[in-house]
Amino acid sequence: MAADHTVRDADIAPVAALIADPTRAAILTALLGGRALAAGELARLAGVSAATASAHLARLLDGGFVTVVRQGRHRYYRLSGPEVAEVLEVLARVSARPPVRSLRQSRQARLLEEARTCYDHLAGKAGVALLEALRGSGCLAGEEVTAEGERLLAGIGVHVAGARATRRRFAPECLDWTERRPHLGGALGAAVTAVLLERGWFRQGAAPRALTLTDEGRSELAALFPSHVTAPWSKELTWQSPVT
Amino acid sequence: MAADHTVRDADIAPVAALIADPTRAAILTALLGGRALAAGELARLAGVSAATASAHLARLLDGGFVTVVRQGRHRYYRLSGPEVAEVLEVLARVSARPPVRSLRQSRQARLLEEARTCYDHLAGKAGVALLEALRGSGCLAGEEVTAEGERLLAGIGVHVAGARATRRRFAPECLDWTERRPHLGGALGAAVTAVLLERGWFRQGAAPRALTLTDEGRSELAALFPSHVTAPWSKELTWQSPVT
DNA sequence: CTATTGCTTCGTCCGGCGGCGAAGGATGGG
DNA sequence: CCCATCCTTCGCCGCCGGACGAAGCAATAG
Repeated sequence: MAADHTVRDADIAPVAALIADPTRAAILTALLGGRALAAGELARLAGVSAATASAHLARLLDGGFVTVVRQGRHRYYRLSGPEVAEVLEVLARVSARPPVRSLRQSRQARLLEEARTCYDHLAGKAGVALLEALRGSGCLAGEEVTAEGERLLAGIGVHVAGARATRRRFAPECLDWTERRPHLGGALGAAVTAVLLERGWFRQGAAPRALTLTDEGRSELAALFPSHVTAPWSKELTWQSPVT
Repeated sequence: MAADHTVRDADIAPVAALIADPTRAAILTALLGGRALAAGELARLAGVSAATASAHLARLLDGGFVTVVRQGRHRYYRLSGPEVAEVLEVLARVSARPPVRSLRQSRQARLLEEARTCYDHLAGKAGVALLEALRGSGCLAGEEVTAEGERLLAGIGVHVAGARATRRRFAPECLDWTERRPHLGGALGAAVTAVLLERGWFRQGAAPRALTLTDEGRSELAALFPSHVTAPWSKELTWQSPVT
């Protein structure tokens, strides 16, 4: 998930290396159930000697992937936190990637490409188009809202000052997964998106996180950004959702 | 994010191994910008010879991490899709894990532990408690809603038949990140959560995805599940959000 | 105290992976 | 047609890291 911040140049290689070993991967997936397991049990599950398992557990411990609790002669290991579980789950999802997607899956994927939420702000083609429209119409310069933009956003009910007052970063660009181009994130992105949903310009779609542009939203947005002809709401393209 | 399905026993090790090499990691992060880059450029960026880079790119290609486009003498590589970018971003996030969290971060983390959305259904302590309450009061048996449950859910406005009619899995358990115990996912989980929000029993919280239990929600839920004393809405505990 | 069990540490072996230079296609310019 | 450029394939070397058995600690049982 592309968060508001750009991806830091963290060394992902050593972290990935912790998971890259089949034995450690087996240990980690065994722990993914959430329960704490004894070292011996993990050795058995992974199919290695106690010595080998111990070495692996030491590395996982050092890497912060697991924590250990001593209880009598036993040492119970468990995943150190939900972030670790998340990494494993995301990894498992791409590992299990089916060679060819089912019709339904590709349909949902296309739905998500059109418009979806990224945490709490608009993403997908629509999200990217929105940011471009805001920039193109002079509403947004850098990370700041212009006087022009202040007027336009107030007109549809966005409380810009309120968004600026939060501690959250105001209007960062957020790299879009599917478009690989930025959309509007941060406090402003969330505020704008909230308005888009309140006014019924977008509706919750069929798939989780999917949004669909309503007819009303299409015409209102087209009126709001008349010069932005490449957006999903443009009339020039007699745009139709490509999802059939 | 823990999705509706349980994590398949996919071989995550070989996938992780693709990222585990520093040179490949450098190549991948360079491609994370979304642009397609030529093999030579990637070699330069990663600081290795063309031969070495070529070998790595071949492996990434074989693993489905990147795709290649030939254009004249050049071969442009790019990430094969958003899933790959997601893996890298999640990995980067745990790699950059600060040893000690800032006050604000830990506060937000605790907020998220209480109640949050997982895609479109309730998660966190509240989500786990909800599932336990449903099971404990005989509303849910296995993956099916009992007659009892049908009555209770209809009473608060959940359209159970509607949820059952979708193609989405009906009422799967979804392993909770923070609690490491299941909460209610699937179509039913989404339907119930929608009602909880509509009725104002939960409100959108400060952090993205965070939810807070309202006073009204607390009393209504306590009335709905009188026997479930360990839940966040239980009066017996004079429960207060531990977030100060 | 001694025996047993559970886990870690130590010493050692070996396979595999990453690195490079040189040679071998492929493409485009002149 | 020849050369320059870009990339891949080949062959070789060095070394890291994962495997095990044996020995060393810790803790409980009797």
